Amino acid sequence: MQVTKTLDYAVRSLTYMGHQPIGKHSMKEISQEQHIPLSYLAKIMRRLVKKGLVRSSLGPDGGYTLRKSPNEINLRDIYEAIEGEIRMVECMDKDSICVLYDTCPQLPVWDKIQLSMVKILEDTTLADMLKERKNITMNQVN
Amino acid sequence: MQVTKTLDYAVRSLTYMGHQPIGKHSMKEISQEQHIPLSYLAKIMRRLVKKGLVRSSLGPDGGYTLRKSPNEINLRDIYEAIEGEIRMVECMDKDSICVLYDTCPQLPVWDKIQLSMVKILEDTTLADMLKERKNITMNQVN
DNA sequence: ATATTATGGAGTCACAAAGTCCACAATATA
DNA sequence: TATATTGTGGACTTTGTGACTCCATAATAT
Repeated sequence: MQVTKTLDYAVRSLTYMGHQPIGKHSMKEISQEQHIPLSYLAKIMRRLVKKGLVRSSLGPDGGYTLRKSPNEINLRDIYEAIEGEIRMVECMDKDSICVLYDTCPQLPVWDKIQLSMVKILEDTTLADMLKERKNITMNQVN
Repeated sequence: MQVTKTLDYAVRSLTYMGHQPIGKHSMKEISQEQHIPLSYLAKIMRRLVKKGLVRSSLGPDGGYTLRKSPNEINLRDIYEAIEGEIRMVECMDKDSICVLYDTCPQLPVWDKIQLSMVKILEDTTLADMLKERKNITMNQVN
């Protein structure tokens, strides 16, 4: 029931890129700025490319660019790109079989929690998170 | 971000006991009825005893009894007895240190999700879950 | 006295998260 | 066109922990 480091890395990378949504950002740059192991970051970025969240280009001056603007990328997209489909319990999987499924008293609870979680993730965009950061910075200044 | 089998076992055991809240239930009985490995259940019950959710008695005709009535035991109690304090991300731990903490843009999101999760867990009691089951059973009868 | 129950702790196993490494492909530019 | 720079793809290692077992011990009902 915890956010994995991998997801954290992905969110941090994308948030970082969100500061210059048009610009291109190399793995090296992201790795250094966000303190993420380069070779591990490589793996994560591949998923983000494959899922269509970022575009990549090779060669010198290559790197990554956001495919959509920060207010069009929500946390659910990122979550699912990294972790796959969201589900609180195994038995919510389509392929799973549980004899107790039909009368399971806990299922409604986990389902409720999952729904509220998905909603919050969906309602939160990269832009929101960038705003969040600015607010805090402003508070510090004042 | 998933419910562990251990937590599932704990909830199932307690729900089972909730059917006869006054009665005594041996590990063997619970294990057989709920299809939980006996030796593993032993470990789980120890935590529930230690955290004060159930009372245990030794010897023949020994077993476990709920310490409170089903409507006084909520899922948060059970969750925390098994998994410890609820926290979505490592850095929410008191002892953790993260340089980014003060300006971290994702923290508010995870915090929000965690709060809504805790609320739902707190609002859901064993009694609620027992009711849930009855409803479904009634639906099946009709 | 004996059988039955829970307790406490040590130990095993499997799997997945986290991270590394390397050979390869694309491409800008000198 | 040679070279340096960048991402790609896959294999591999490490580490931690969830899930589970086993056993010796303590309490207690009959």
